[in-house]
Amino acid sequence: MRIGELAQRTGVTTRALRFYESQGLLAARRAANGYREYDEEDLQLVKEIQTLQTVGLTLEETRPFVECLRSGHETGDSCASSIEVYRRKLEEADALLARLGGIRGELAAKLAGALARQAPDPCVVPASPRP
Amino acid sequence: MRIGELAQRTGVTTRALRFYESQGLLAARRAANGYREYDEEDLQLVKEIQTLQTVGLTLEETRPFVECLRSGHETGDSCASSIEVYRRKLEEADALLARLGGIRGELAAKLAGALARQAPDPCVVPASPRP
DNA sequence: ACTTGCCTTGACGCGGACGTCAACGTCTAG
DNA sequence: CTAGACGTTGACGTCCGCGTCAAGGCAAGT
Repeated sequence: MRIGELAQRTGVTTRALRFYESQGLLAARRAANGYREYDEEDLQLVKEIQTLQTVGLTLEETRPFVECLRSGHETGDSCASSIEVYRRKLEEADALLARLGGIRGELAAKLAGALARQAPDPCVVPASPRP
Repeated sequence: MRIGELAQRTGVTTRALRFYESQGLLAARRAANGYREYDEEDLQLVKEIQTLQTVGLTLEETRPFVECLRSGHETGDSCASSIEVYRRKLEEADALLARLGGIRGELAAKLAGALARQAPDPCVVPASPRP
């Protein structure tokens, strides 16, 4: 298939596919007219890249998976280097979650503080003197 | 004080301070020789920007706080627009936390799956036939 | 006079993952 | 024959928050 079809079948833009190629993640053979020609294996490759991206891997980090697939393995994560990336990303995710949790707390505290200053002590309102 | 001192006292680089000015977040008066001159108010302003950045606000999002301080309020979050930013960022943080939590789960699952395929069923190993 | 250290503006660089445009070749249908 | 859809390469733009020069002006000490 050509680049347009691959784009349509994966939901990745043609621009992205060419970019992947420029990064050495995707290799297309060329037709006589210079058009890129892809096969089903490439389709799987792009899909692999896609799913890995959705779980937060950068393009660079998908490289071990791509190479693993290229070297004949059934899944991209059959290789030690891929598994290592999983581990790293898991750690990163945990670190990020921790940081973000802290930030969320600080943010909530700041909001609460600001609201408290805006309408001071709205829960224990002293009775206003009646005339 | 001049830009170098302000930088030293806040930990923000001079380059950053000039950048803030270019973005309209910081306004310095000029000495006769063209040097920027800052006062204590500016110091507070920069500190406000700093703390807001650590809780994830972009420079653009600190603008309401800065303007709030400039308009004479004691704290940057005394104004409705600032509080609105707090709310938005809190929502964003929650959304991000949810997404990231999901991603973490998927990553963990992928890792577990890959390990399982690598050493299939290491917990319930069928007894290998002994000769 | 000279060095040192501060200050000025302006312009370009970075990372990540492409989008967008230019300027053109190719294939297919009517 | 021509229009339109699709393909090609290359270069530059985007967002964000500055970093890093470049090429000087200004002030103070020796």
